[in-house]
Amino acid sequence: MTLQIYSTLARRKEMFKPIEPGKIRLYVCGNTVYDFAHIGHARVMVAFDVIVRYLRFSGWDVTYARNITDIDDKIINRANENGEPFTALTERMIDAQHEDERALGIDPPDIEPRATAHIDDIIDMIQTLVDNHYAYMANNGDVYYRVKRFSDYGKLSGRNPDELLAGARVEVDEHKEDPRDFALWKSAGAGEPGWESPWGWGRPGWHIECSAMSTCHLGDSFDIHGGGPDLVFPHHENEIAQSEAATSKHYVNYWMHAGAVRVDNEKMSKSLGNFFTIREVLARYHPEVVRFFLVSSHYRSPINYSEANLIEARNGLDRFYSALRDFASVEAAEKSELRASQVFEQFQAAMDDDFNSREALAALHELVRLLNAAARAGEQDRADVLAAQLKGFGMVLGLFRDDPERYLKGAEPEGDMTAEDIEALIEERLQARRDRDFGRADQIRDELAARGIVLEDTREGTSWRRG
RNA sequence: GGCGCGGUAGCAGAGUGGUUAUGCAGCGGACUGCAACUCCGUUUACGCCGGUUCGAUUCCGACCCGCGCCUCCA
Repeated sequence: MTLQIYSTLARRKEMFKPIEPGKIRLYVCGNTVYDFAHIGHARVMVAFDVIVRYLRFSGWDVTYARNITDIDDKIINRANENGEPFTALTERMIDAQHEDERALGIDPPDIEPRATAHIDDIIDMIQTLVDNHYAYMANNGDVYYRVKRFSDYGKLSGRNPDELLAGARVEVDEHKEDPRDFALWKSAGAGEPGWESPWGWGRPGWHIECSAMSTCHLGDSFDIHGGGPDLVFPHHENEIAQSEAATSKHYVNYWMHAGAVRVDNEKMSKSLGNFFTIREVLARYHPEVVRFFLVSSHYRSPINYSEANLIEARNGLDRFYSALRDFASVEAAEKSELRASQVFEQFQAAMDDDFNSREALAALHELVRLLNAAARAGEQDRADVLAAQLKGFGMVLGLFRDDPERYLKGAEPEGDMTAEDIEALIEERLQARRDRDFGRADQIRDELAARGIVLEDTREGTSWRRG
């Protein structure tokens, strides 16, 4: 087994070596819950869902932690705008996120720590940093990290600390010793959300919570840390600085970052306002189409969210479900059976190569071809085996979980027609064909086609799906 | 200005120092009452210029173009 992982820190693929044999401890930066999760969040969550599924499939004992940031300035501002306690907002958004995850077939992480449940751990870590002179309290009551003191600062994002100032984009703050310093603890007014600390009433900065929660749950050193592409700097750079200064240990061995999601070839961002929430997308496309769209690219490649690309993803997924249509009752194959599959090695090699799901999908297309050929040739036993394999591999990617018939027929009703209407027309067409009245038969087929219903004639009869 | 990523056939998107990616679309054939589905076959590539090499899309260098981060953002 030669798992290769691209690490942002090394800037190349590396052979994966666990800290503890057979075990992988993974931490992924989750969402700040002040709004509904968007398609960029979906990408990160799906990417790591696939990664964790595959690692477990490969026999690793994985501990997967993904945090929830449930206290920060954006949350407080939004809650104030809404005129509600911030906890009401976060609880609602956390529920919504979980709902989105379930729809997309994302398994929950093993641990889902919340910042507000770890305030003591955060304070402890800040105190350690203060004691070590890696942090200081400014006269405005905030506690800042002393970037200058951490000589490795910049190693993840490839930045020279001295040059960070050159861009003049760093927020200048008279309270900081150095403009590069960042907040570990923010003082708060009496009426604001906060906690008691050695530095007074306040709340944690953004970066420190991940250092505290990851080391608290996974240890001072762990194997993999992941997140979205825009977290490399400053968030993850700061996490390294905080964690390694606090523990004096090497923090993380492999840093994994997903690629960006673009919308119609423009960067999707909060500031541009061109982002789509997961629930907006799910209102238009079957959840698994969205998942298939994401899995169809390598997790590190930039992807472009567009109508055309989603339709293409749907067509691609349709092919799989069409092939599985007559095998709804076949159980997914276990790993031991999958080893016998003629595409096993291609699938495994693809996924071992930095989780190349697109290449893995090519292997599954080959399986579909074999399955269709076997079904066509009437080789029922062989077809059953191939269908079971297809479902088994699909489970590793989190695909093909829906009932094929339900997937292909889509949500009812199709336009103003119910399934019964459609089936009545199909029956009428069959009778017309038996009567050799092909004019009437074709007329019915055209009528249904105009409503997006595609008919497929087989020896056993006629089935339909939305086109 | 600093750091980094990428340019593959009509589209999407993998990969490789010499041998078919894959899917969709196109074309030809089988199947069909005709189609659809499916199967078989098949046409379109590797930004530009040099270099290394027996041979480069694949390695090296320059160039052009696009993109990202450097600021809250997954």
